[in-house]
Amino acid sequence: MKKATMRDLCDETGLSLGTVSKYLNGGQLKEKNRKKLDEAIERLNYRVDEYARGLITNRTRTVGIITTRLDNLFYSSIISDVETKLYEKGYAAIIKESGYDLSKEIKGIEWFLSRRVDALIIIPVGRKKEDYEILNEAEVPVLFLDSYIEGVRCESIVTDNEEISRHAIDWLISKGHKKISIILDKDNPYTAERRLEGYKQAFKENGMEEEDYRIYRINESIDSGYAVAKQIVTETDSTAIFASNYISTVGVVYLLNELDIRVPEDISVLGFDDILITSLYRPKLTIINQPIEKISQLAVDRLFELLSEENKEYKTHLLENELIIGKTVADIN
Amino acid sequence: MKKATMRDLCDETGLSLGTVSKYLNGGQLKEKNRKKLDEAIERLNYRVDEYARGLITNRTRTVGIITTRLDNLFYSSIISDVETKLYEKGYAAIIKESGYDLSKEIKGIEWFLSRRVDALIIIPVGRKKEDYEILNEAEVPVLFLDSYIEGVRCESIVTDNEEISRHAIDWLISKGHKKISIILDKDNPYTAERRLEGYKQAFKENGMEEEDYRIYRINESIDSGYAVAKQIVTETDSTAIFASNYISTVGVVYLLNELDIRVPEDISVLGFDDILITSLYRPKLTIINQPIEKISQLAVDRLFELLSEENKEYKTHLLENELIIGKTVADIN
DNA sequence: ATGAAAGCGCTAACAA
DNA sequence: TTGTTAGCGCTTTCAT
Repeated sequence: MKKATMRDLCDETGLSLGTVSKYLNGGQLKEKNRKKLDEAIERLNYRVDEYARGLITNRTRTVGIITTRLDNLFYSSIISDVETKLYEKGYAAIIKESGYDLSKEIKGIEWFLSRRVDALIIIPVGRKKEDYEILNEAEVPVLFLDSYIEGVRCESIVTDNEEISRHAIDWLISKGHKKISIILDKDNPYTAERRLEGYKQAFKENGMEEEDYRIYRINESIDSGYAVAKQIVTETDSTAIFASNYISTVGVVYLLNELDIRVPEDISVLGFDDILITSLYRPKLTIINQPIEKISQLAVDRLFELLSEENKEYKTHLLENELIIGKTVADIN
Repeated sequence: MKKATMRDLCDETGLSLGTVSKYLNGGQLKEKNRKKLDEAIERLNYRVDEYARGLITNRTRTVGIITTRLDNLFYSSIISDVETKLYEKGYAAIIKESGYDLSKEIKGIEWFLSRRVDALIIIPVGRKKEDYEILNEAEVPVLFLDSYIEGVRCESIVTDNEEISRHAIDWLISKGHKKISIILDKDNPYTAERRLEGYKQAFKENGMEEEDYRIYRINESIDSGYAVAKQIVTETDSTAIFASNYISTVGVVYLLNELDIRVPEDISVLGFDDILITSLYRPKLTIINQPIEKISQLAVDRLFELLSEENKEYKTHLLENELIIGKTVADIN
């Protein structure tokens, strides 16, 4: 059976389009007509066509979200939070994946813009402002999470990656570590570079040299983190590994288990973004945590502010991170 | 600046609506006009309004997906797979969460149906056919993953939960275990009951009684799994725990770590759905795995078949699971 | 409280 | 190749 339209309702009830429309949008009807209409709606299984409605009203109460991959639990936790909060405010979230692929991400943005979302939340994989020229044409507010790119027309919420990284490495050094390998994620250029910057700064502050840097880069896959960790453990004399994001932390832990490496006796380990990891792995990992709840709350709050402002003024927010001391770093002084 | 429409393009170029539309949909133009049009599109930042287009074409090349929560890695892995496969075929996936809340799930279905998705993939949380009466009105193909509900008008892809559960418990019993606690998830009624059925059957086949059942039910949260596991470990003399889904498995492992319980010396453990768990936890968990890749491939294949069939005939598919023997079950014979 | 008519931005005949 | 026209299903004046 074909989908029923408002016109079918009119035919059934003898009412006019205008009347039916008004009722559907909360208007009043004479009791008799109301009953007839309700009945017709029920019988014909009528459902408003949001495409037709959206064409006129121009508001969809919908926000588009682009994440990297659903199985990145760090991002999924944030998105899930954001989705719940939006839902409570009567907004529908639509989630799409980029798969760490910039062109797919851009297509996703276009897809959303063609479909009149009211706002856009993106966990971007691009690295320069040219990647996001499309956003200059967007009439809706755009929010970047976990990345800031100079010159892109959008709000950004990031954490102080550089400072926490500097702090953590400084602390590692104070425990006697000088041979510290850092694993960076190529697919997250912004955070990776900030974290590397902190690493370098801690080295500098402690009188260490550039020759002391031990920098490894992976792409966003657990296997890739695993492989690099293996290389570090088996082929170098590093006393500590700093896995500087969620995926690489999982990869490193995976390797530690596989090779039965004693932590922190054989090597010290510092991770990033504890989603489930310290619940599942022993000894308890020393790890840096980003404030997921704060990020998602701020994202939603700012989104609604931007939605209501006439001339939007985009800001960048910097949230603080936390170093959680576990049992995976040895004092080798 | 207001969004440009096709009419604006006409004004700019002197061409007519029909011509512009045809070009936008792959038609040919005289070189001169093509250039003018391309230029106008660029200058005005024109983008097709899919709402207006969809109103006419009635096809959106979009499939709506409703999962439970993004942070359920088992489901997220499947969805992520499905999304990638759909994307490769030129279809856009829209993902929404139910949060294990039936009414939110139904609202999600309505949302999708009002927006003309071409098909629907759902990981349902309902338990009876009355919950899904709305699907009787759906003109688009619907696919349930990980759940089968008698009488609901949809395709279903499930795995043989009962058989693998029976097999695993039978194996546990053969290792000398008689005091086996099973943790079931209330929020996943279908799989929980099938798995419980397998548990009971194994008991029966081994001459054990109903009094021997040790059944615990949780809701879909890691904390809930943790709490029940604690109860089993500290208040009962169970020799084995069967965590019968992903979330409860994580909860159990979490507890084992927290209380420093030796596995399998203190208690034997059997889990379900290994996503990351055996990578992060030691000793290697004995665990039942469902064929994620096969599920997502079958889902996409059937979806396109249903999309092309005139009179859809819904089927139910039963895939096989696998028991992966790790080191968390002791032989106590 | 209800109806008539215009039009949102686009596609799809059909004509030229 | 290009233009004209009707209409997708709805909302929104403006009348009645």
